Amino acid sequence: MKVRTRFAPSPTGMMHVGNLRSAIFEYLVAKNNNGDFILRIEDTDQSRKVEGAVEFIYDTITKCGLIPDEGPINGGNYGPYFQSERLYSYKNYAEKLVEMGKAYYCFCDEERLDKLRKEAEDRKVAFMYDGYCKNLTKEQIKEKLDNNEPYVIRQAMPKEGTSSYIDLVYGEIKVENRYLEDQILLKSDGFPTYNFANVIDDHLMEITHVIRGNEYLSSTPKYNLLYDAFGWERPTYVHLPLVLDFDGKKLSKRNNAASFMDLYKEGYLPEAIVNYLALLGWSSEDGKEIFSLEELTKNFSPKRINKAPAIYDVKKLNWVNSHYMKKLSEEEFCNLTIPHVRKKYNVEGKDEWLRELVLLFKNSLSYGSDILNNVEMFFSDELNPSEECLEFLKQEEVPKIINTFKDEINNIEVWSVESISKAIENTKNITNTNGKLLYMPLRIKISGIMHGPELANTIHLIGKEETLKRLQK
RNA sequence: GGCCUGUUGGUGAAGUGGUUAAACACACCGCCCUUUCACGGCGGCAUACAUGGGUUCAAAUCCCGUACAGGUCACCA
Repeated sequence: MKVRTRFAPSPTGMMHVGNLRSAIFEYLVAKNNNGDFILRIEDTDQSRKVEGAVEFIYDTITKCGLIPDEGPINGGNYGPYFQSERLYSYKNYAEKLVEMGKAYYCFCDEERLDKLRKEAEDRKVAFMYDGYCKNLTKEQIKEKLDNNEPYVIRQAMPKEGTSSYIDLVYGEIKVENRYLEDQILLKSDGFPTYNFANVIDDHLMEITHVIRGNEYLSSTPKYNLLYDAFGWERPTYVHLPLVLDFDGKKLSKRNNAASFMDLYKEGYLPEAIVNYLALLGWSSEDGKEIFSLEELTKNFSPKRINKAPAIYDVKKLNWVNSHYMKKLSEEEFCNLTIPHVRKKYNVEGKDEWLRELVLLFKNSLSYGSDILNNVEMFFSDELNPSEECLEFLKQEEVPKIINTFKDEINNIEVWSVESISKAIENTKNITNTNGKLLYMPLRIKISGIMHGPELANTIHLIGKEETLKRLQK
């Protein structure tokens, strides 16, 4: 049987890295087995629907290389891929379940349920529907139905025994049936609940591996009971450990730093994000950490997924991303960084200069907008040298070095990196200094920092006039 | 609160009863390279197997308890 996995987000807007990671693992399991990766939109809650969210989701996973074999945008043989367009089938299946005695009509209204909930709260126990309507007679049901009384359909859970299943990551999970609630399958508006639609769709779409966050670990037996009732084969389950933020809290959509699009806009590379995310909860056998999507596909195995939750650490992301940044062509690098500079500074008509500027940092940036953390000295002469810098300038040779260099700069006729290098060389010979003692004072006076880009290039970009001005100060 | 799951250094992790008196990577620090800086190379750091009991000749690895953390208990998905 062909392996098929699906990414089934609800169209509510943002997509944080936790969602993305699920999609990555789903994609990897499918492709590792030469299978298909499907995108399905879970939009049964019409009130939460967000305009444009589907395009947004598609755009995100596509940027990451997770091209769905089937989905709402590109179609497929198992459509429609919007749950809201599959309504006809859910109701039929729910009614079939009622006929089989595995589900029942429930007419309880909000008032009664609230009362039960309150009682449960007072007794400090978990609220569970009491199965009141399960005992309705056929006549009572017919009468209520004929009266058009609103109803839901609930799953009839067994009250005794234990349900268990094998999860590829967590092993055997056992839950006693008495803890399973008679959950609602079909809502009174005729829409299915997520839990129900999920099972029906996964079956109809012939999904073989259900890969999702481990928040479903304990409710999976309910899903299995549904598969069993219909006589369908259960899928293989792969529950993923959660991704937490640095405080150990669950990633939320509020956490902007953890949103894929925000990272993308900051100039992180999709392939680097994918690479990093794959490493969150999974490791390769040989300890390798840099993987293209193809290599990941080849090496991936759900058996090597970790059980413990992983913390999303932007520092490691930065490292992975910088790795990919170094492999960029000059053209790509410029495209990634220059827009950030343009956005912050007025650099109208200085295209060549800009190019030279950003390329100075070709091998030292973590992400695109990281360029802004490095170029301030080229736009402002308000340098704030650190204590360490000022200390360095106190050495007795410093005034002479600076004055000599100032003269050398003054004498330059053709302003180029070469002529500036020559000026440094001359200063070295005249003052009889070299190394740090020669470079640092110049660097500090001109850029205000001790760790920066190549000095001659820096001076070239800053310009003769400005350089002299800074040396004067 | 019930149920489910987890707990190896700051972070990601290797490890599934015995050359692991615990790899590797990020971060951090130092050295080398670079006449400077960065890149790169090398090295170091780190009270790391939550805790208490067992089982065993032998436990991070198996079992039980405890603690802590997360998840879940909707006509949300």
